[in-house]
Amino acid sequence: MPRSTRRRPALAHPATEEIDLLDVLHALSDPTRMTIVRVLRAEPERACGTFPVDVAPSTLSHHFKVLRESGLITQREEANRRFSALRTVDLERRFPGLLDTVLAAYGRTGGGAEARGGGEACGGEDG
Amino acid sequence: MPRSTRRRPALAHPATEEIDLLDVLHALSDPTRMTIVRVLRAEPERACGTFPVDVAPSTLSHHFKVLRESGLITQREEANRRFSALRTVDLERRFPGLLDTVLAAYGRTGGGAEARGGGEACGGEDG
DNA sequence: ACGCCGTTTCGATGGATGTCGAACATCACA
DNA sequence: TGTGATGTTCGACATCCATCGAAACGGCGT
Repeated sequence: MPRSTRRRPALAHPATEEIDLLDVLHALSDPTRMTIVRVLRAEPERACGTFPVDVAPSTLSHHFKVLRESGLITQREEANRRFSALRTVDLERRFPGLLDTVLAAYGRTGGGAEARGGGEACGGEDG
Repeated sequence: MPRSTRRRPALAHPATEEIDLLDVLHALSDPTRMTIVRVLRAEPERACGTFPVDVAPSTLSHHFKVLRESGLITQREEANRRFSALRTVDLERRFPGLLDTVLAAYGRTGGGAEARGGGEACGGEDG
């Protein structure tokens, strides 16, 4: 156990082999969550409150919980901030090519030539 | 009134360019619908009532409607039967590789049972 | 120590969704 | 024309879900 005496239940994430495809698909079928995943794909990690989404903090927290429990993201605590990161390696091992294909597909739907090819330009309005 | 013409409103399907990724993902996130899609992938087309799912006819009809309106399948009327088929070409053009990747991923999730035409192992996983 | 800030949890709420049974429509067939 | 098979529509219902506001929690800065 780590030295930090956190009261929080240590943010349960599903194991790689327990990630359910239908849960992942469901998590991805929401616009807010899809935006989060897309942003996260272009950055190693990011604090919860800095995403370019337009919902209340409590709603955002709910979405992060759904994403985390579906196995799409991990969340790490640092001070009073919580950083989220895509579980790209786990996802790739569990469902090879899935994340890539879905995100590329959304790139076509959402506007076309953005958030692809390992570039950046994901933040939008973040400072 | 004319009887040779069909009273049915000709089953509206979305155009290829109008297929929404989030709708597709949502449609795919249901076990029953995933089963339907998986079966359909191994056959050119199939009558509605012949799918290895364990739900009431009205429920099945609802799922077909969701699949059709999301752009995943087409439905063709022949006599009093309705045949469904995957829109593989349209899907491939709209979201290259998506269907393939998702279905392959579900093959892993299902516990090793691949989607075949037989459909004996398909039932029982719906809600 | 106190208060601020980021985040989560709780409770509530309106809307979407999966499910069913019953009734209806259409076609094939005798 | 009547019956059976196939599938849809409707109404109802329980559940899930996205959303919000208010309150609580925890660490950091002043």
